[in-house]
Amino acid sequence: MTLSPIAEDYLTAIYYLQTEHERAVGTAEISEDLGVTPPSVTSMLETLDEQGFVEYTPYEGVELSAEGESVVLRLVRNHRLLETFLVECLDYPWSEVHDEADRLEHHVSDEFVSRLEAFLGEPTTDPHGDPIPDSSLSIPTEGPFAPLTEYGPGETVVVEQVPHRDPDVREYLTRQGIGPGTRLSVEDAPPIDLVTVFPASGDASVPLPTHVARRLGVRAADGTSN
Amino acid sequence: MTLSPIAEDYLTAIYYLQTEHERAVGTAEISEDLGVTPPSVTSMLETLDEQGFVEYTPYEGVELSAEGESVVLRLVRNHRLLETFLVECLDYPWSEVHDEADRLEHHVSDEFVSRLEAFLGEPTTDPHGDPIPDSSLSIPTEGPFAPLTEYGPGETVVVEQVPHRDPDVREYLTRQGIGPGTRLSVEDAPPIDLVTVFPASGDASVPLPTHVARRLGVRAADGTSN
DNA sequence: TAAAATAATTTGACTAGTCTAAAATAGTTC
DNA sequence: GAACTATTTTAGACTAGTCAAATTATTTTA
Repeated sequence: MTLSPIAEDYLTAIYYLQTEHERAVGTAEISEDLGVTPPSVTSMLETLDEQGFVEYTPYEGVELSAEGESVVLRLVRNHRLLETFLVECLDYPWSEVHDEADRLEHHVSDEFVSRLEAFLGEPTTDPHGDPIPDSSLSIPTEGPFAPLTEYGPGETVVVEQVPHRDPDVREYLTRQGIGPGTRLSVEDAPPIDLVTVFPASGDASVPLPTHVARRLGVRAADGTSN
Repeated sequence: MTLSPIAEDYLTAIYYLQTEHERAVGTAEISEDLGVTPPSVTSMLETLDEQGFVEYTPYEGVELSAEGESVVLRLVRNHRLLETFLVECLDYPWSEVHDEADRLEHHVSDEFVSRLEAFLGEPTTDPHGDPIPDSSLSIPTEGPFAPLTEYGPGETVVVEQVPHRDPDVREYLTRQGIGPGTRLSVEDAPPIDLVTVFPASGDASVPLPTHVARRLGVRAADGTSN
């Protein structure tokens, strides 16, 4: 069963929505995420269910099957290796990396990706700090880092992983100079879904809503400068 | 006007068929080349004509317009730079290079290709010896080489350019050890559409029909070994 | 518990690209 | 110039993916 890039995009959307909350994924969410109308989603979910990539129950929602998950993990692998190549070899600007990789991930063969992996020196994380699944699609166990929300005022941390699903979030963080390797002091964490941090290399504090801070993977700074 | 990969394949086929002979290209040729039925070709030619990429006259044939040619030259550029990358960086086997590049050429952005070109060091020919169009789509003037058919028995030449449209031809030449850089002595050229050559690195002479020899770009060997 | 609001699905239609089968045209032969 | 053949086009149908409009479930609210 060979899937179109469009079907692959549906599966990827389901994968990420499913990991964001733990519920089954609803039609409207997918519709929103992919910019198509709800009827289109319903109809695609039906065919994807017939083909065995998802389990879809009308009015209930949809979940990935094991096969569906393999498809997505392969795409995630392709995507992250491509991003690594774009940034490290082609010196791509951050803002354009994601779009290019999003297109290409559907069209590269396993052969291509394996060879690219070797060419890049078998990296285990992409430039966002996200882990790259290996050729058997298992994700390397992540390093010892936790969400920024685990830390309180006065603590200093180093960013390891940056969320990259939402283009607006990506752009905001980039503009504030926050990326993998950035040293951050937590300034304040008022109980209003907000955290403010001070980047070591910056000159002003940066406010972050907790839904962003929660996905920023950081480790405690070891005192020495980065 | 944004073209689908499929429409792009039609344009590419027309381009190559048009340069093989000088006539307008017929429906059946395209049908054969692309592995689709003649009615499919007719219908695609109609839409391509409406969009201004070709000039199509029913029952007569089709020719590329200036726009059509730009589209193809862009694809040729993409293809040849991708092939160079696959061979030089990813160490791809010859047999697989063409297919991968054929797929990817439709999906890489101009940005990607320009950066790849810089990364590869602005090459002017691909691994087959074919010239790579620059970013304004002009093809660099080819080096001082001529078809193998210009040479006669006893002469020694070095291969500069190898035809690559027909996979069977490609495979035959590769198996006989003939590629860019190969040193060849012309053994015989009987007037029966045949040339036999002896590769310097090989141990048996190789027969070539003239339709292949004609597209093998070679220059006279300068006496020193290659 | 019934009415209102929200969310999801069905229906029918449209586009791109493909096919088979049938009709039309062009070219060739006698 | 009529007949035959080869090629090409037309006609009609199918699939994938999309949409707008209408309908049906589900959940919330009163």
